[in-house]
Amino acid sequence: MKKGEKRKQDLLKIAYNMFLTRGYENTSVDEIIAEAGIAKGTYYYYFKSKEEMLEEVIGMMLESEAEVARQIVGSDMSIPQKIVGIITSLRPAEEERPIENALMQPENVIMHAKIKQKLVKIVVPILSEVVEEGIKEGIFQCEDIPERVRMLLMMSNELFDEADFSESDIRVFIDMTEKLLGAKPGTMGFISALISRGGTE
Amino acid sequence: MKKGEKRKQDLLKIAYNMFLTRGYENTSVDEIIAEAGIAKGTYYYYFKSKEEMLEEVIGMMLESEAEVARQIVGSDMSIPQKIVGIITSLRPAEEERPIENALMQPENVIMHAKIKQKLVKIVVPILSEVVEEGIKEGIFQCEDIPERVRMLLMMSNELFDEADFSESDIRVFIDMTEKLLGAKPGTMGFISALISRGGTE
DNA sequence: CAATTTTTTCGACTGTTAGTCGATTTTTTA
DNA sequence: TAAAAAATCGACTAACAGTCGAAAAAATTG
Repeated sequence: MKKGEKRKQDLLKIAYNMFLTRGYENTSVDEIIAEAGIAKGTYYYYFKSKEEMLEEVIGMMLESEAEVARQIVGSDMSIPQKIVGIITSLRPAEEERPIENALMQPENVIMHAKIKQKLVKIVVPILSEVVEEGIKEGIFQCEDIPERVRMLLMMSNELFDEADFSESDIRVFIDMTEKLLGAKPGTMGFISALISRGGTE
Repeated sequence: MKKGEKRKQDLLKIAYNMFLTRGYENTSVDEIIAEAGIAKGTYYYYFKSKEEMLEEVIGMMLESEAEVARQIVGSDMSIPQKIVGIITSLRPAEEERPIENALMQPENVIMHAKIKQKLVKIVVPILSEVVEEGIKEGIFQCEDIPERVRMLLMMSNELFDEADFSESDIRVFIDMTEKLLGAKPGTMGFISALISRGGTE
């Protein structure tokens, strides 16, 4: 019981690294078990297919991201800061930059699409809560909150997906965020300083 | 010269249908050549890989969509109508509904992602042209046009990807389109009647 | 027309892959 | 200590994308 769970976690970690560095499609089960030093049968004792393993790897990744988002919600930041914080937390941090690069490579379309899909599902409710809070405080003014939050996430995804987003991309994003949520112009202006690292340099 | 091109087109059509009905991943080269009644070698005489074939299939699909978009630009519609026309033309028509359904199935993530990517690249310049026109006419007022158009496309993609988009989705989309382009409220309101077919019923 | 060159077609073959399965070992439970 | 359950093993299968040299068909040329 204990030992089994440990093994599974080890396998997930190994797969996580290999999927990112070489792509899901380009990583074979044989390579994973070679790296782990186990037999084929053992692998399939823990995962019913390679694709199921991918789902679990992604689940593992998103769990930690959701955790960060929830911490931000519970913090004492201002509402706009919370929103920006959550959105930027979805972007891999400095030390995880290889992950970001890996996900943008064409051999990772599948992972990329799956992550995006699940991420939106997880983050929309959390972010909606914050927007709700902002409406109560009078900072925002809008209806159809979840729909708007989803659009917001779509835009930020699109922004971050581009390896080289420009000043004007950020400008448009800030503008749209304010208008999307019905905030006063300038409310979100402070974003630009935070995000620009990593864009076109 | 002639015969070869014909064969290639036939193969592309066969693949197009099979990719859509069964998914790219679930369609084997063996099945394609069986359907076409040719040998392996012949297939690889025309396509250097299965993936290259996918690219060509997608190219074929998008060519016709781009053609429609350009026709709309050259028509005598009003600017807002042109924009709506182009965006809705990206959505498969009634008789092509199977295509849309096929693309939404999980076994088609790769195709879906690739189509989206290329579609945006093709449509952004066309749509930007129309927006530019609208600015000259005083209907819109904004800068960073290509960036805004890209965001607009991201949103409409997201809208149409959902099998069951709701009234509120459309409401938000219209609102955002107007604000994105700096149009007067109501300018795009007429969209809702056009799009709602196919949404939640 | 006949010779030759180019284009097109063929299908057996290879190497890699995900996944299966019954046997065997290790661990837990009673 | 014996029986049951959990974990491991690796040889095997079936499906797959892609290769290759040879042969047929079509086009070119003298």
